[in-house]
Amino acid sequence: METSAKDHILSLWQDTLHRHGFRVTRPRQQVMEIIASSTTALTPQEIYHKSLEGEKFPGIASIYRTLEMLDQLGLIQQIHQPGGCHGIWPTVEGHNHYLICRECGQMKVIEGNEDITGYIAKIEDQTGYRVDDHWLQFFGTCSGCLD
Amino acid sequence: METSAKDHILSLWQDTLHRHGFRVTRPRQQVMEIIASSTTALTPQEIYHKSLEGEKFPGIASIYRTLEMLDQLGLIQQIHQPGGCHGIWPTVEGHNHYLICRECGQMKVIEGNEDITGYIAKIEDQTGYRVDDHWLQFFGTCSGCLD
DNA sequence: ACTGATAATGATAATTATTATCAATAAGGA
DNA sequence: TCCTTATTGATAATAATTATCATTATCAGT
Repeated sequence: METSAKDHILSLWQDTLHRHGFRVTRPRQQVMEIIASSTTALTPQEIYHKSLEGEKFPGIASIYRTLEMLDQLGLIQQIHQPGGCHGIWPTVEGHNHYLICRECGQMKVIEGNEDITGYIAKIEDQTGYRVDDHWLQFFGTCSGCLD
Repeated sequence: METSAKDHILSLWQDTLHRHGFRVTRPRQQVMEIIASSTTALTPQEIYHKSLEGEKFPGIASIYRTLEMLDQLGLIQQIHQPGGCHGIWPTVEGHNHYLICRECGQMKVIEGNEDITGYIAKIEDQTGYRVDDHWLQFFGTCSGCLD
């Protein structure tokens, strides 16, 4: 019996909720299921519309409340793209870079182990800033959309 | 008589408007002046509130209309930050990276001449994507806010 | 400089997205 | 199973953005 990456995230999230005294309710489970299943970063509205496909679905307010909770727990983060700003994506361990297909929105997480510390040191030197974080995102076309 | 960087941008923008058959009106001039003068990326609302400081100011609708026009002409772009998504910033020639102070929002444009083509090639290899653009932003504290 | 065609504006209504309110419901420990 | 209360759904309120339309002002052509 294999456990998928999605199931792993969901049980991890469920544990985190319990551990922090949050109840695991159906609306919350539905929202988490949609986020964990998606290959693209979804907006709150997109999550809401996807939830309508089920027979029983959360109210729009519960969507926002769940997202706020997940965000406070650090389980999700926002992804910014040229076309829109509120894409929700699960937080992944460590520092990561993102690769996004312009056609279909499919996202890939790249372990951000590439060394740009030299670049950062140069920037700090030139500007007097102290740099403590960075975002690196790549945009292009995924193999599926290339055909 | 020295011409500042701001004046240079403004006259360039004005020329571009005329060249495309757009009229250079007072509301548009006011919006462009505010954007070109700012050291931080401003939201439409922030631009509107700054404009209220003058004695004669544009309606909120003209703010949005002007921003849409400037965007279509490629003269401005949106800057994304953890705290907010609709910061407006003048487009600068070439590919650039951005450095943003978390404290005061002050932005610096860094000429994006750093070589990450090797990284991109590796990503294309690993994922099958074709990468055609990237965003690289740094966050930290500027020298003024470090004190 | 004056005039006329019309692009652009201001005021505001309409739309959309997000947040707040509160009585009813359901999660989960005892 | 019961009880406490966190959470929900329905909806009102707020905020941000876009659309509408009569009036105004830009600027090309005299």
